[in-house]
Amino acid sequence: MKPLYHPAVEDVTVEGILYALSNPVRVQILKEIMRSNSPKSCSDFLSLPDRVIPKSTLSQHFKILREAGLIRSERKGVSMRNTPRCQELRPRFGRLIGEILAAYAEEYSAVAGADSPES
Amino acid sequence: MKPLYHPAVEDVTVEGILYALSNPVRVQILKEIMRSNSPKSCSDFLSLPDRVIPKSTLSQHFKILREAGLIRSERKGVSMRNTPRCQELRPRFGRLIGEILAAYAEEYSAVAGADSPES
DNA sequence: ATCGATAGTTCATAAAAGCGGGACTAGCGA
DNA sequence: TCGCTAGTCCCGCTTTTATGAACTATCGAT
Repeated sequence: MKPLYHPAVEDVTVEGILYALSNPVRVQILKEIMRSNSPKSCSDFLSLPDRVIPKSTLSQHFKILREAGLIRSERKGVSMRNTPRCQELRPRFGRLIGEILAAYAEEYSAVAGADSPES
Repeated sequence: MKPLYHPAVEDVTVEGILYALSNPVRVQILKEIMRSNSPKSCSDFLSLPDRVIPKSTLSQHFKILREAGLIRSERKGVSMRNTPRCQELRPRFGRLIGEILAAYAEEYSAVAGADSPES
């Protein structure tokens, strides 16, 4: 089976990160993967708080996050284990990713419980 | 003549900013506009350090930066005066924009004098 | 005023990217 | 082996992007 491509940290680009995170669905996915203590599978996101996403579209979103260097995906049995790579990227990009996610959190806070049910 | 659209600060979105800055040409434009003490016209960028950009393409890039809220464009006689809006955005987005530009600066530093003829 | 030059926008078209349904592949458990 | 589940791939459709060409607006000179 075709191996999944993961760029080396030094091949990750700012451009790629910004592009990947310029889509709110991908941001929700990344945030959830980061928040969760255990790896998330793709199908955990078939329905987000606000919408349903077709499998093929979701697969594409994961590919973009993966190839931007933001997540690592490992096949595990029938499904996939997705984990964040933010830790790895920090030495190279510093606060960049954190600032982006924080900015989204701000923006969404008044809109919907997009990802903070905080109940 | 059609007036130029500039979003109010509260209508600026993280998504729009990230998207606008996920293109290296637009990043170079913004950085130069920020560095310069006087407003820059669009045609100042017809040829960047590394490539030549058609007028129509450039016009589109400016529109995207403008509508993302990153720059302000005022018609001044025959040309345009473009100035950054980062100052205005800081209360809302904090370090976001600065971090993005800093990350690009890092990345480019080994590649080319992308935008620092600083002569 | 009119002409000509310059700065940008708009239009048309072709290339590329995105979305999503459906078929396909891989691993797991009867 | 069959059936189920998780993802990927392929294809058609729509949207976006890039760019040359035509158009609009303003300035300066005559």
